[in-house]
Amino acid sequence: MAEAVNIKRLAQELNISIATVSKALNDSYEISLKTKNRVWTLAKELNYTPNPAASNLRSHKTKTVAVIIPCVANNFFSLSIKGIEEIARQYGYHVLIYQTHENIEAEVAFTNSLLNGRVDGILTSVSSSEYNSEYYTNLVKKIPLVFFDRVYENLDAVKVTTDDYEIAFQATEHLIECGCTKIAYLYGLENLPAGKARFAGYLDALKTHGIAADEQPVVKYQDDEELNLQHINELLREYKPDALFSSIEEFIIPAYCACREMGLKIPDDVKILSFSNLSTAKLLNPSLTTITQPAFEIGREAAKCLFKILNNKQLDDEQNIILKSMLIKRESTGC
Amino acid sequence: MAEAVNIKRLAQELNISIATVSKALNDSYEISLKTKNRVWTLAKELNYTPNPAASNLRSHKTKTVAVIIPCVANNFFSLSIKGIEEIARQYGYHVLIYQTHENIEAEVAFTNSLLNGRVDGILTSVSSSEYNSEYYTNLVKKIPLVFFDRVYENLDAVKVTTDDYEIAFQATEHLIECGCTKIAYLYGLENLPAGKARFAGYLDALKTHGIAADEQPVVKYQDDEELNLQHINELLREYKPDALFSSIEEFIIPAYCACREMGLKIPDDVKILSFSNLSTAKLLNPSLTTITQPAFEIGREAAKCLFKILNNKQLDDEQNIILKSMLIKRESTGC
DNA sequence: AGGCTAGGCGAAAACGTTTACGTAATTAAA
DNA sequence: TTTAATTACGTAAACGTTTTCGCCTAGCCT
Repeated sequence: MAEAVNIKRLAQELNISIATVSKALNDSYEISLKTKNRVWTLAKELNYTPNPAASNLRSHKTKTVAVIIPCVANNFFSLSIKGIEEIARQYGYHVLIYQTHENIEAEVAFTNSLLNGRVDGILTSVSSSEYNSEYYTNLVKKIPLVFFDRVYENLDAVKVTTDDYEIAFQATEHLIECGCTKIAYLYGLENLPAGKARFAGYLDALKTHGIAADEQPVVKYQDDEELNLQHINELLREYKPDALFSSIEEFIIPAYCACREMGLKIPDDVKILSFSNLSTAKLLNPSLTTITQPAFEIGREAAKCLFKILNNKQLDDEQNIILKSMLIKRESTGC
Repeated sequence: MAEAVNIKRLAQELNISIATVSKALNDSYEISLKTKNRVWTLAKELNYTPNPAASNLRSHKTKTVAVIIPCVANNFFSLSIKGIEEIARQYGYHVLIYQTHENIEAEVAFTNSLLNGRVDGILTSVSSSEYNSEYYTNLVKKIPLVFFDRVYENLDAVKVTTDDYEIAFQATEHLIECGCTKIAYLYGLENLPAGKARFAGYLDALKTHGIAADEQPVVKYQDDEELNLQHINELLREYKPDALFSSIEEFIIPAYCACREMGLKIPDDVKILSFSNLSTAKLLNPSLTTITQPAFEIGREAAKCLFKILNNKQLDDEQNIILKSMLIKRESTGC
């Protein structure tokens, strides 16, 4: 605060021009090693760091990326961020976080606020409330963008996702093998490819095993804890399913609570299986069979892609990176 | 990207000077309402947003704050961030996130990288690995800083914390009332005021109830899952405590697992109580008695304080804001 | 008429970098 | 020896704002 240490100051003290200082700091080939060393040592001595605003204004590089997600207080996303941050640190980038809370207007507002050069690129996992691909069709032309997990399809952008269809298929088969025939589906992300793929995997598994898919009850996720609990209660009462397949983590608590309220034993009366990154899944009562996405890896991969793009490196052939989820069998499906 | 829309462009189209445009955009009293309206409508029409780098460079305001925390993949911190972000949005600020992973060097490196005008202020919850107050003593003179939860004391900075001592005291009393006399302590954050306060509350509660405090076993947290599990196993085997008081969430899984491995029934053989923001605490097997900090509120309060400082508003008398935690009794302490 | 005030606006400097271009000295090529 | 190329550095413009200062006009008061 007291003594502003900038490039000019360095130049004066070393009796060279500010251009030389700038080039030396950026390790330009134009500058001799001798001069570079003088600059570097003085810079270190004076604790100089370049002013990011000035540098950004001139060079149009911010060394900053934005992460736009529904909510950070969610195991999947907080793990993703952890992965993103790890890579960002390696590349020397800064990370801005924006939470949309599944609100598409907030999502658009945030994104638009980034188009004036505030960031070099964006990592996003889109809101589930709507599927408005027009906006993103235009957006991807304006700024480097990588989607992760919750993506828009058919766009000229990199996407990092998981094998939602396959793992949902596999998980449904697991329930069927455990003897379930009335498998209710707790439906989340229904507007998004991920949600649809999970549901499709579930349906196809049922069909493959000769179970009438269209007769299975479905509860759609609402942004209201009470409502979800109520719907699951009704589901259990009216359809008496022998299994609940939950496509998102948010259904776990209401599902367990509903079973408890109705006096249903898990897994004897009803089996439960859910997509989830809960670290305490194995401690639940009973422990929960989960489909666990590699959230941390997804974040890492997405970030790596973005930084490759920002550094003009060629992306290896494919624009779609698909990682594998894990089906972890525990007591709640008990078999 | 194609047509750069900046203040100059607006000025040209309206046939006024760029100074007038800038002042109009900032709603300066110097400009007539008529001109302001012309500027505002054109700005909206052309989708103009000011270049943050230029604006920052000139005005020394970034409309950005940094949050420095150990790890985002932690229920307490992710909830805090949610709170911070909510307030930041209200004030129109952007939020940078940095994860230290309890590494004091990373913490210092990140913080230093923010002192060149990248952010207007910092919200931090410090690493537990060390207590190096010299650094922060200097830091608070250089940039507006608010500590939350994990703080440095005796500094000229705002701190948002919780009633760690009182709630730990109260929780320990709860265990004693349940008949426990051999209460082992799982010690986390031992270098920080929060960790010390929790331990002190525990010790004082023991003393108050005539239990020899210095005979109670203590397991200190290690950054290694296996090691913690092993230590708790040893603890259970050698000291046969009738209760575990965990001062941090990270002990929950190893504690439950250790009990399971040793064939100990919770709460019959050993009761468990932990500081935690786990949303699934009530679903654990058995459900877990927790001390739950108001993480979301802490984030909100800390952010509010910082923005008040940044806007030169007077902080209400006190530099220390202390929020109340909740003791939520469940089956794991069964009484 | 002359002087004053205030309102509304513009000119230009400044913020701290990066970079295109110029130049002098040295070295290599012819 | 002359010419071309290379090395090492400097000059100055530019990035897009904000802000100080000054100017002009209109209206008001003596």
